[in-house]
Amino acid sequence: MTSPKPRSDFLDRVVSRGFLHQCTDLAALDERARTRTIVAYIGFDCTAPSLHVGNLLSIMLLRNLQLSGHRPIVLMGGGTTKIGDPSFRDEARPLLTEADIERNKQGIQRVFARYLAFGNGSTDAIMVDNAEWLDRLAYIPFLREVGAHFSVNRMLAFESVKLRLEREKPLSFLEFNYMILQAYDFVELGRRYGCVLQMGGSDQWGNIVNGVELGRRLDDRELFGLTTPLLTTASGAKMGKTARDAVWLNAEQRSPWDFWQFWRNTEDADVGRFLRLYTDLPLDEIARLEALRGVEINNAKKVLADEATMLAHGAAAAAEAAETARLTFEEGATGDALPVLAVPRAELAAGIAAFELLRRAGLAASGGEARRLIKGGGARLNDRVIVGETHAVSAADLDDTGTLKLSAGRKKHALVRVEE
RNA sequence: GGAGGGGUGGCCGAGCGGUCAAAGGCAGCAGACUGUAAAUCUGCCGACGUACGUCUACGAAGGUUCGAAUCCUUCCCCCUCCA
Repeated sequence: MTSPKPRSDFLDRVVSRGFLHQCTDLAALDERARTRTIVAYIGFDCTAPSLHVGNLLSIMLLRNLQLSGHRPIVLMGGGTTKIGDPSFRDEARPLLTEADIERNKQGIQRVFARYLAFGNGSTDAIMVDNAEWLDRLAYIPFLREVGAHFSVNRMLAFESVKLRLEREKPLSFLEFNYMILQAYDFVELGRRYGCVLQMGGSDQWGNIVNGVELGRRLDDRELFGLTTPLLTTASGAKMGKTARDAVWLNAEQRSPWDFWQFWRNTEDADVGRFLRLYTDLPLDEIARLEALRGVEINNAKKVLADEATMLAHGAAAAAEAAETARLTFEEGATGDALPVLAVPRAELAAGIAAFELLRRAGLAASGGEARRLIKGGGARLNDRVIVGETHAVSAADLDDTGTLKLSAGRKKHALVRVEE
Protein backbone atom coordinates (compact mmCIF):
# COMPACT_ATOMS: atom_id res chain seq x y z
CA MET A 1 0.00 0.00 0.00
CA THR A 2 2.44 2.57 -1.18
CA SER A 3 0.84 5.93 -1.70
CA PRO A 4 2.09 8.80 -3.84
CA LYS A 5 4.56 11.15 -2.24
CA PRO A 6 2.68 13.65 -0.09
CA ARG A 7 2.70 17.22 -1.33
CA SER A 8 2.48 18.99 2.00
CA ASP A 9 5.71 19.65 3.78
CA PHE A 10 4.30 18.16 6.96
CA LEU A 11 3.20 14.80 5.60
CA ASP A 12 6.25 14.56 3.42
CA ARG A 13 8.33 14.74 6.57
CA VAL A 14 6.09 12.34 8.42
CA VAL A 15 6.27 9.75 5.70
CA SER A 16 9.90 10.08 4.68
CA ARG A 17 11.16 10.03 8.25
CA GLY A 18 9.17 6.95 9.18
CA PHE A 19 6.46 8.28 11.48
CA LEU A 20 3.43 7.04 9.59
CA HIS A 21 1.58 3.90 10.49
CA GLN A 22 -2.06 4.65 9.71
CA CYS A 23 -4.05 7.71 8.71
CA THR A 24 -7.80 8.14 8.46
CA ASP A 25 -7.56 10.04 5.15
CA LEU A 26 -4.04 10.73 4.03
CA ALA A 27 -4.91 12.47 0.79
CA ALA A 28 -7.40 14.89 2.33
CA LEU A 29 -5.10 15.65 5.24
CA ASP A 30 -2.25 16.23 2.83
CA GLU A 31 -4.32 18.71 0.87
CA ARG A 32 -5.33 20.56 3.99
CA ALA A 33 -1.81 20.72 5.39
CA ARG A 34 -0.61 21.98 2.04
CA THR A 35 -3.09 24.82 1.79
CA ARG A 36 -3.34 26.09 5.33
CA THR A 37 -1.98 25.92 8.84
CA ILE A 38 -3.45 23.04 10.76
CA VAL A 39 -3.75 22.50 14.49
CA ALA A 40 -2.98 19.00 15.74
CA TYR A 41 -2.70 17.38 19.13
CA ILE A 42 -1.33 14.42 20.99
CA GLY A 43 -2.49 13.49 24.47
CA PHE A 44 -0.18 12.38 27.27
CA ASP A 45 -1.63 10.75 30.35
CA CYS A 46 0.04 11.49 33.66
CA THR A 47 0.82 7.93 34.67
CA ALA A 48 4.49 8.42 35.59
CA PRO A 49 6.64 11.26 36.88
CA SER A 50 8.45 11.58 33.58
CA LEU A 51 7.98 10.67 29.96
CA HIS A 52 10.39 8.16 28.47
CA VAL A 53 11.91 7.28 25.16
CA GLY A 54 8.78 5.32 24.28
CA ASN A 55 6.91 8.64 24.23
CA LEU A 56 9.64 10.39 22.30
CA LEU A 57 8.24 9.35 18.96
CA SER A 58 5.07 11.30 19.70
CA ILE A 59 7.02 14.31 20.89
CA MET A 60 9.17 14.31 17.78
CA LEU A 61 6.06 14.06 15.66
CA LEU A 62 4.73 17.24 17.26
CA ARG A 63 8.10 18.82 16.69
CA ASN A 64 8.02 17.92 13.01
CA LEU A 65 4.52 19.35 12.81
CA GLN A 66 5.72 22.64 14.17
CA LEU A 67 8.87 22.68 12.06
CA SER A 68 6.72 22.33 8.99
CA GLY A 69 4.66 25.35 9.90
CA HIS A 70 1.73 24.05 11.88
CA ARG A 71 0.47 24.36 15.41
CA PRO A 72 0.91 21.61 18.02
CA ILE A 73 -1.24 21.14 21.07
CA VAL A 74 0.15 19.14 23.94
CA LEU A 75 -2.81 17.74 25.82
CA MET A 76 -2.07 16.76 29.38
CA GLY A 77 -4.42 13.99 30.41
CA GLY A 78 -5.04 15.28 33.91
CA GLY A 79 -8.66 14.21 33.53
CA THR A 80 -8.33 10.97 31.58
CA THR A 81 -5.60 9.70 33.89
CA LYS A 82 -8.27 9.50 36.57
CA ILE A 83 -9.93 6.85 34.41
CA GLY A 84 -6.99 4.90 32.96
CA ASP A 85 -6.77 3.84 29.33
CA PRO A 86 -7.65 0.14 29.02
CA SER A 87 -6.32 -0.12 25.45
CA PHE A 88 -4.44 -3.38 24.90
CA ARG A 89 -4.02 -3.99 28.59
CA ASP A 90 -5.26 -7.15 30.12
CA GLU A 91 -5.94 -5.64 33.46
CA ALA A 92 -6.95 -2.30 34.86
CA ARG A 93 -4.27 0.18 35.81
CA PRO A 94 -4.03 0.94 39.50
CA LEU A 95 -6.03 4.06 40.19
CA LEU A 96 -3.83 7.06 40.85
CA THR A 97 -4.71 9.65 43.42
CA GLU A 98 -5.25 13.21 42.34
CA ALA A 99 -2.05 14.17 44.11
CA ASP A 100 -0.08 11.53 42.17
CA ILE A 101 -1.55 12.75 38.94
CA GLU A 102 -0.71 16.34 39.70
CA ARG A 103 2.86 15.45 40.61
CA ASN A 104 3.29 13.38 37.47
CA LYS A 105 1.89 16.17 35.41
CA GLN A 106 4.45 18.62 36.80
CA GLY A 107 7.23 16.24 35.83
CA ILE A 108 5.93 15.58 32.36
CA GLN A 109 5.18 19.16 31.40
CA ARG A 110 8.75 20.36 31.67
CA VAL A 111 9.97 18.07 28.92
CA PHE A 112 8.05 19.75 26.17
CA ALA A 113 9.74 23.13 26.41
CA ARG A 114 12.85 21.61 24.89
CA TYR A 115 11.08 20.13 21.90
CA LEU A 116 8.46 22.73 21.09
CA ALA A 117 8.22 26.50 20.98
CA PHE A 118 5.31 27.66 23.08
CA GLY A 119 3.58 31.01 22.78
CA ASN A 120 0.72 32.87 21.23
CA GLY A 121 1.81 32.97 17.60
CA SER A 122 -0.10 31.06 14.95
CA THR A 123 2.33 28.14 14.95
CA ASP A 124 3.32 28.35 18.60
CA ALA A 125 2.57 25.29 20.67
CA ILE A 126 0.00 25.36 23.41
CA MET A 127 -0.49 23.10 26.37
CA VAL A 128 -3.87 22.30 27.88
CA ASP A 129 -5.17 19.85 30.43
CA ASN A 130 -8.31 17.90 29.72
CA ALA A 131 -9.22 18.04 33.41
CA GLU A 132 -10.29 21.56 32.51
CA TRP A 133 -13.41 20.29 30.80
CA LEU A 134 -13.68 16.67 31.90
CA ASP A 135 -13.82 17.51 35.59
CA ARG A 136 -16.78 19.75 34.96
CA LEU A 137 -18.91 17.42 32.89
CA ALA A 138 -22.46 17.00 34.05
CA TYR A 139 -23.40 13.37 33.75
CA ILE A 140 -26.87 13.47 32.25
CA PRO A 141 -26.26 16.29 29.75
CA PHE A 142 -23.02 14.58 28.70
CA LEU A 143 -24.74 11.25 28.15
CA ARG A 144 -27.43 12.93 26.09
CA GLU A 145 -25.05 14.95 23.99
CA VAL A 146 -22.16 12.55 23.56
CA GLY A 147 -23.18 9.14 24.87
CA ALA A 148 -26.02 8.89 22.41
CA HIS A 149 -23.55 8.77 19.54
CA PHE A 150 -21.70 5.71 20.75
CA SER A 151 -22.71 2.19 19.96
CA VAL A 152 -21.74 -0.21 22.70
CA ASN A 153 -21.78 -3.02 20.17
CA ARG A 154 -19.15 -1.22 18.19
CA MET A 155 -17.07 -0.24 21.20
CA LEU A 156 -16.89 -3.87 22.16
CA ALA A 157 -15.61 -4.76 18.73
CA PHE A 158 -12.46 -2.62 19.00
CA GLU A 159 -9.20 -4.47 18.86
CA SER A 160 -7.98 -2.51 21.88
CA VAL A 161 -10.44 -4.17 24.25
CA LYS A 162 -10.83 -7.47 22.45
CA LEU A 163 -8.06 -9.16 24.37
CA ARG A 164 -9.66 -8.26 27.67
CA LEU A 165 -13.06 -9.51 26.59
CA GLU A 166 -11.77 -12.68 25.01
CA ARG A 167 -9.95 -13.61 28.16
CA GLU A 168 -13.05 -12.67 30.09
CA LYS A 169 -10.97 -10.44 32.28
CA PRO A 170 -12.96 -7.72 33.94
CA LEU A 171 -13.29 -4.47 32.05
CA SER A 172 -14.85 -2.01 34.43
CA PHE A 173 -17.42 0.51 33.37
CA LEU A 174 -14.99 3.17 34.51
CA GLU A 175 -12.35 2.05 32.01
CA PHE A 176 -14.93 1.51 29.33
CA ASN A 177 -15.62 5.24 29.41
CA TYR A 178 -12.06 6.15 28.55
CA MET A 179 -12.66 5.87 24.85
CA ILE A 180 -15.63 8.21 25.00
CA LEU A 181 -13.78 10.82 27.00
CA GLN A 182 -10.83 10.78 24.63
CA ALA A 183 -13.18 11.15 21.70
CA TYR A 184 -14.78 14.06 23.46
CA ASP A 185 -11.37 15.67 24.05
CA PHE A 186 -10.81 15.77 20.33
CA VAL A 187 -14.15 17.46 19.74
CA GLU A 188 -13.50 19.93 22.53
CA LEU A 189 -10.09 20.83 21.11
CA GLY A 190 -11.72 21.25 17.73
CA ARG A 191 -14.22 23.68 19.20
CA ARG A 192 -11.73 25.61 21.27
CA TYR A 193 -8.69 25.73 19.03
CA GLY A 194 -9.80 24.56 15.62
CA CYS A 195 -7.82 21.37 16.11
CA VAL A 196 -8.40 18.98 13.22
CA LEU A 197 -5.87 16.24 13.74
CA GLN A 198 -5.16 13.85 16.54
CA MET A 199 -2.00 11.80 16.46
CA GLY A 200 -0.64 9.07 18.69
CA GLY A 201 0.85 5.60 18.88
CA SER A 202 -0.75 2.76 16.97
CA ASP A 203 -2.39 1.54 20.17
CA GLN A 204 -4.43 4.75 20.12
CA TRP A 205 -6.06 4.08 16.77
CA GLY A 206 -9.38 3.01 18.19
CA ASN A 207 -9.58 5.96 20.53
CA ILE A 208 -8.63 8.36 17.76
CA VAL A 209 -11.12 7.01 15.24
CA ASN A 210 -13.87 7.42 17.80
CA GLY A 211 -12.98 11.07 18.14
CA VAL A 212 -12.98 11.59 14.38
CA GLU A 213 -16.44 10.10 14.14
CA LEU A 214 -17.78 11.99 17.11
CA GLY A 215 -16.60 15.24 15.53
CA ARG A 216 -18.51 14.47 12.40
CA ARG A 217 -21.68 13.55 14.23
CA LEU A 218 -21.66 16.30 16.79
CA ASP A 219 -20.24 19.25 14.91
CA ASP A 220 -20.31 18.09 11.33
CA ARG A 221 -16.59 18.76 11.32
CA GLU A 222 -14.02 16.79 9.36
CA LEU A 223 -11.33 15.53 11.70
CA PHE A 224 -8.29 13.41 10.99
CA GLY A 225 -6.33 10.77 12.80
CA LEU A 226 -2.78 9.61 12.30
CA THR A 227 -0.78 7.01 14.18
CA THR A 228 2.87 6.09 14.49
CA PRO A 229 4.21 2.55 14.32
CA LEU A 230 5.05 0.52 17.39
CA LEU A 231 8.81 0.66 17.52
CA THR A 232 11.06 -2.21 18.37
CA THR A 233 14.82 -2.43 18.05
CA ALA A 234 16.31 -4.53 15.28
CA SER A 235 16.64 -7.44 17.69
CA GLY A 236 13.01 -7.19 18.70
CA ALA A 237 13.10 -5.49 22.07
CA LYS A 238 10.58 -2.83 22.90
CA MET A 239 11.98 0.60 22.17
CA GLY A 240 12.86 2.72 25.15
CA LYS A 241 13.14 0.09 27.80
CA THR A 242 16.43 -1.14 29.09
CA ALA A 243 16.82 -3.71 31.80
CA ARG A 244 14.30 -2.94 34.48
CA ASP A 245 13.81 0.72 33.82
CA ALA A 246 12.44 2.91 31.08
CA VAL A 247 14.75 5.43 29.48
CA TRP A 248 13.37 8.55 31.13
CA LEU A 249 13.59 11.95 29.55
CA ASN A 250 13.87 13.88 32.80
CA ALA A 251 17.41 14.43 34.01
CA GLU A 252 16.48 13.53 37.59
CA GLN A 253 15.37 10.09 36.47
CA ARG A 254 18.17 9.45 34.02
CA SER A 255 21.24 11.60 33.73
CA PRO A 256 22.15 13.23 30.41
CA TRP A 257 25.23 11.03 30.44
CA ASP A 258 23.18 7.84 30.67
CA PHE A 259 20.83 9.20 28.09
CA TRP A 260 23.72 9.83 25.70
CA GLN A 261 25.01 6.34 26.36
CA PHE A 262 21.62 4.85 25.58
CA TRP A 263 21.76 6.25 22.06
CA ARG A 264 25.43 5.56 21.62
CA ASN A 265 24.71 1.86 22.20
CA THR A 266 22.14 1.62 19.44
CA GLU A 267 22.41 -1.48 17.31
CA ASP A 268 23.98 -0.96 13.89
CA ALA A 269 20.78 -1.89 12.13
CA ASP A 270 18.79 0.81 13.90
CA VAL A 271 21.00 3.83 13.41
CA GLY A 272 19.41 5.18 10.25
CA ARG A 273 15.90 4.67 11.44
CA PHE A 274 16.60 6.35 14.76
CA LEU A 275 18.38 9.28 13.17
CA ARG A 276 15.31 9.94 11.03
CA LEU A 277 12.91 9.68 13.93
CA TYR A 278 14.81 11.20 16.80
CA THR A 279 16.90 13.96 15.25
CA ASP A 280 16.32 16.93 12.96
CA LEU A 281 19.19 16.09 10.65
CA PRO A 282 18.41 16.37 6.94
CA LEU A 283 17.69 13.11 5.20
CA ASP A 284 20.67 13.20 2.85
CA GLU A 285 22.98 13.63 5.81
CA ILE A 286 21.33 10.68 7.51
CA ALA A 287 21.66 8.58 4.38
CA ARG A 288 25.38 9.28 4.38
CA LEU A 289 25.78 8.35 8.06
CA GLU A 290 23.67 5.26 7.71
CA ALA A 291 25.81 3.99 4.87
CA LEU A 292 28.90 3.82 7.07
CA ARG A 293 30.16 0.32 7.71
CA GLY A 294 32.18 -1.46 10.35
CA VAL A 295 33.89 0.72 12.91
CA GLU A 296 32.84 3.78 10.96
CA ILE A 297 29.21 3.43 11.90
CA ASN A 298 30.21 4.35 15.43
CA ASN A 299 30.47 7.89 14.16
CA ALA A 300 26.83 7.76 13.14
CA LYS A 301 25.96 6.56 16.64
CA LYS A 302 27.84 9.45 18.17
CA VAL A 303 25.94 11.88 16.01
CA LEU A 304 22.70 10.22 17.04
CA ALA A 305 23.65 10.44 20.71
CA ASP A 306 24.73 14.07 20.38
CA GLU A 307 21.60 15.17 18.57
CA ALA A 308 19.14 13.28 20.74
CA THR A 309 20.80 14.44 23.95
CA MET A 310 20.96 18.01 22.71
CA LEU A 311 17.21 17.97 22.23
CA ALA A 312 16.43 16.41 25.56
CA HIS A 313 18.98 18.10 27.78
CA GLY A 314 20.50 20.98 25.85
CA ALA A 315 23.75 21.52 23.99
CA ALA A 316 25.95 21.89 27.07
CA ALA A 317 24.85 18.61 28.62
CA ALA A 318 25.23 16.83 25.30
CA ALA A 319 28.74 18.18 24.82
CA GLU A 320 29.73 17.19 28.30
CA ALA A 321 28.39 13.68 27.79
CA ALA A 322 30.20 13.34 24.47
CA GLU A 323 33.44 14.56 25.98
CA THR A 324 33.09 12.24 28.95
CA ALA A 325 32.52 9.36 26.57
CA ARG A 326 35.61 10.30 24.60
CA LEU A 327 37.75 10.50 27.71
CA THR A 328 36.33 7.37 29.25
CA PHE A 329 36.24 5.07 26.26
CA GLU A 330 38.91 6.44 23.99
CA GLU A 331 41.49 7.76 26.42
CA GLY A 332 40.92 5.48 29.36
CA ALA A 333 40.57 8.55 31.54
CA THR A 334 37.45 9.92 33.24
CA GLY A 335 35.02 12.69 32.42
CA ASP A 336 32.94 15.13 34.41
CA ALA A 337 29.62 13.60 33.51
CA LEU A 338 30.26 10.32 35.29
CA PRO A 339 28.18 9.82 38.42
CA VAL A 340 30.03 10.74 41.62
CA LEU A 341 29.73 9.23 45.07
CA ALA A 342 31.02 11.36 47.93
CA VAL A 343 32.58 9.50 50.85
CA PRO A 344 33.82 11.03 54.12
CA ARG A 345 37.59 10.93 54.36
CA ALA A 346 37.56 9.17 57.73
CA GLU A 347 35.39 6.37 56.41
CA LEU A 348 37.57 5.79 53.42
CA ALA A 349 40.70 5.90 55.53
CA ALA A 350 39.27 3.03 57.55
CA GLY A 351 38.70 1.06 54.36
CA ILE A 352 35.40 0.18 52.70
CA ALA A 353 34.62 -3.26 51.33
CA ALA A 354 34.62 -3.22 47.54
CA PHE A 355 31.18 -4.78 47.23
CA GLU A 356 29.72 -2.17 49.55
CA LEU A 357 31.28 0.68 47.63
CA LEU A 358 30.01 -0.68 44.31
CA ARG A 359 26.53 -0.82 45.76
CA ARG A 360 26.69 2.69 47.11
CA ALA A 361 28.02 4.07 43.86
CA GLY A 362 24.92 2.72 42.15
CA LEU A 363 26.78 0.17 40.07
CA ALA A 364 24.98 -2.73 41.72
CA ALA A 365 21.47 -2.93 43.09
CA SER A 366 22.35 -4.96 46.17
CA GLY A 367 25.33 -6.19 48.06
CA GLY A 368 24.77 -9.65 46.64
CA GLU A 369 24.74 -8.35 43.10
CA ALA A 370 27.97 -6.48 43.76
CA ARG A 371 29.57 -9.61 45.15
CA ARG A 372 28.57 -11.61 42.12
CA LEU A 373 29.90 -8.91 39.88
CA ILE A 374 33.26 -9.13 41.60
CA LYS A 375 33.28 -12.93 41.58
CA GLY A 376 32.53 -12.88 37.88
CA GLY A 377 35.48 -10.61 37.26
CA GLY A 378 33.36 -7.72 36.05
CA ALA A 379 34.24 -5.16 38.68
CA ARG A 380 37.22 -2.86 38.43
CA LEU A 381 38.88 -0.32 40.65
CA ASN A 382 40.90 2.23 38.74
CA ASP A 383 40.72 -0.08 35.71
CA ARG A 384 42.15 -3.07 37.52
CA VAL A 385 39.98 -6.10 38.16
CA ILE A 386 38.95 -6.35 41.80
CA VAL A 387 39.78 -9.69 43.36
CA GLY A 388 37.79 -10.67 46.42
CA GLU A 389 34.46 -9.16 47.34
CA THR A 390 35.65 -7.77 50.63
CA HIS A 391 38.79 -6.24 49.23
CA ALA A 392 39.09 -3.01 51.16
CA VAL A 393 39.12 0.14 49.15
CA SER A 394 41.04 2.83 50.97
CA ALA A 395 42.51 6.28 50.67
CA ALA A 396 45.53 4.70 49.02
CA ASP A 397 43.41 4.09 45.94
CA LEU A 398 42.73 7.79 45.43
CA ASP A 399 44.57 9.68 42.78
CA ASP A 400 46.08 13.09 43.45
CA THR A 401 42.71 14.80 42.95
CA GLY A 402 41.17 12.68 45.69
CA THR A 403 39.19 10.55 43.25
CA LEU A 404 38.99 6.91 42.33
CA LYS A 405 37.13 5.13 39.58
CA LEU A 406 34.86 2.13 39.96
CA SER A 407 33.57 0.18 36.99
CA ALA A 408 30.94 -2.50 36.50
CA GLY A 409 31.60 -4.08 33.19
CA ARG A 410 33.14 -1.99 30.48
CA LYS A 411 30.38 0.54 30.11
CA LYS A 412 29.29 1.53 33.57
CA HIS A 413 31.62 3.73 35.54
CA ALA A 414 31.34 5.87 38.64
CA LEU A 415 33.71 8.11 40.51
CA VAL A 416 34.24 8.09 44.25
CA ARG A 417 35.50 11.30 45.75
CA VAL A 418 36.43 12.10 49.33
CA GLU A 419 34.65 14.83 51.11
CA GLU A 420 36.27 16.53 54.07
C1' G B 1 -26.65 -22.98 39.07
C1' G B 2 -23.74 -27.94 37.83
C1' A B 3 -18.92 -30.63 36.35
C1' G B 4 -13.88 -30.35 35.70
C1' G B 5 -8.93 -27.69 35.30
C1' G B 6 -5.76 -23.98 37.23
C1' G B 7 -3.21 -19.73 40.21
C1' U B 8 4.77 -21.10 40.97
C1' G B 9 10.55 -16.35 40.95
C1' G B 10 10.43 -9.91 35.89
C1' C B 11 7.68 -13.11 32.01
C1' C B 12 6.60 -18.20 30.06
C1' G B 13 6.63 -22.90 32.31
C1' A B 14 8.00 -27.82 35.12
C1' G B 15 7.52 -29.77 39.96
C1' C B 16 2.94 -32.52 43.16
C1' G B 17 5.39 -34.69 51.28
C1' G B 18 11.92 -34.32 52.56
C1' U B 19 17.59 -34.50 48.07
C1' C B 20 13.23 -27.40 46.28
C1' A B 21 15.51 -20.99 46.68
C1' A B 22 12.25 -24.56 43.29
C1' A B 23 13.96 -27.99 36.16
C1' G B 24 13.87 -25.61 31.37
C1' G B 25 13.21 -21.29 28.26
C1' C B 26 13.02 -15.84 27.66
C1' A B 27 14.62 -11.30 29.64
C1' G B 28 18.71 -9.24 32.62
C1' C B 29 24.02 -8.81 34.42
C1' A B 30 29.19 -10.13 33.72
C1' G B 31 33.35 -12.60 30.93
C1' A B 32 35.52 -14.07 26.00
C1' C B 33 35.39 -12.34 20.85
C1' U B 34 34.61 -7.24 18.76
C1' G B 35 33.60 -1.67 17.01
C1' U B 36 30.90 1.11 23.88
C1' A B 37 27.24 -3.05 17.60
C1' A B 38 24.95 -7.78 16.31
C1' A B 39 25.56 -13.02 16.41
C1' U B 40 28.06 -16.83 19.18
C1' C B 41 30.22 -19.29 23.43
C1' U B 42 30.94 -19.26 29.07
C1' G B 43 29.51 -17.87 34.05
C1' C B 44 25.91 -15.53 37.25
C1' C B 45 20.92 -14.53 38.07
C1' G B 46 15.60 -13.87 45.96
C1' A B 47 17.78 -10.95 50.25
C1' C B 48 21.47 -10.83 53.91
C1' G B 49 26.07 -12.99 55.56
C1' U B 50 33.63 -14.38 54.05
C1' A B 51 32.17 -20.57 53.62
C1' C B 52 29.02 -24.12 56.82
C1' G B 53 24.39 -20.64 57.09
C1' U B 54 20.04 -17.41 58.24
C1' C B 55 15.62 -15.11 56.55
C1' U B 56 11.69 -14.31 52.98
C1' A B 57 9.13 -16.83 48.92
C1' C B 58 5.26 -21.15 45.16
C1' G B 59 -3.04 -16.75 45.05
C1' A B 60 -4.86 -15.56 50.78
C1' A B 61 -5.78 -17.37 55.67
C1' G B 62 -5.81 -21.43 58.79
C1' G B 63 -4.67 -26.84 59.70
C1' U B 64 -2.22 -32.01 59.38
C1' U B 65 3.02 -33.56 59.76
C1' C B 66 9.46 -34.32 62.70
C1' G B 67 9.07 -31.90 57.73
C1' A B 68 4.43 -28.82 52.75
C1' A B 69 5.06 -25.39 46.53
C1' U B 70 3.38 -30.45 47.14
C1' C B 71 -1.93 -33.24 51.75
C1' C B 72 -6.72 -31.07 54.27
C1' U B 73 -10.32 -26.76 55.24
C1' U B 74 -12.21 -22.02 54.08
C1' C B 75 -11.84 -17.77 51.02
C1' C B 76 -10.41 -14.86 46.51
C1' C B 77 -9.37 -14.93 41.26
C1' C B 78 -8.93 -17.25 36.36
C1' C B 79 -9.93 -21.09 32.43
C1' U B 80 -12.91 -25.08 29.89
C1' C B 81 -17.45 -27.67 29.34
C1' C B 82 -22.77 -28.34 30.65
C1' A B 83 -27.50 -25.72 32.09
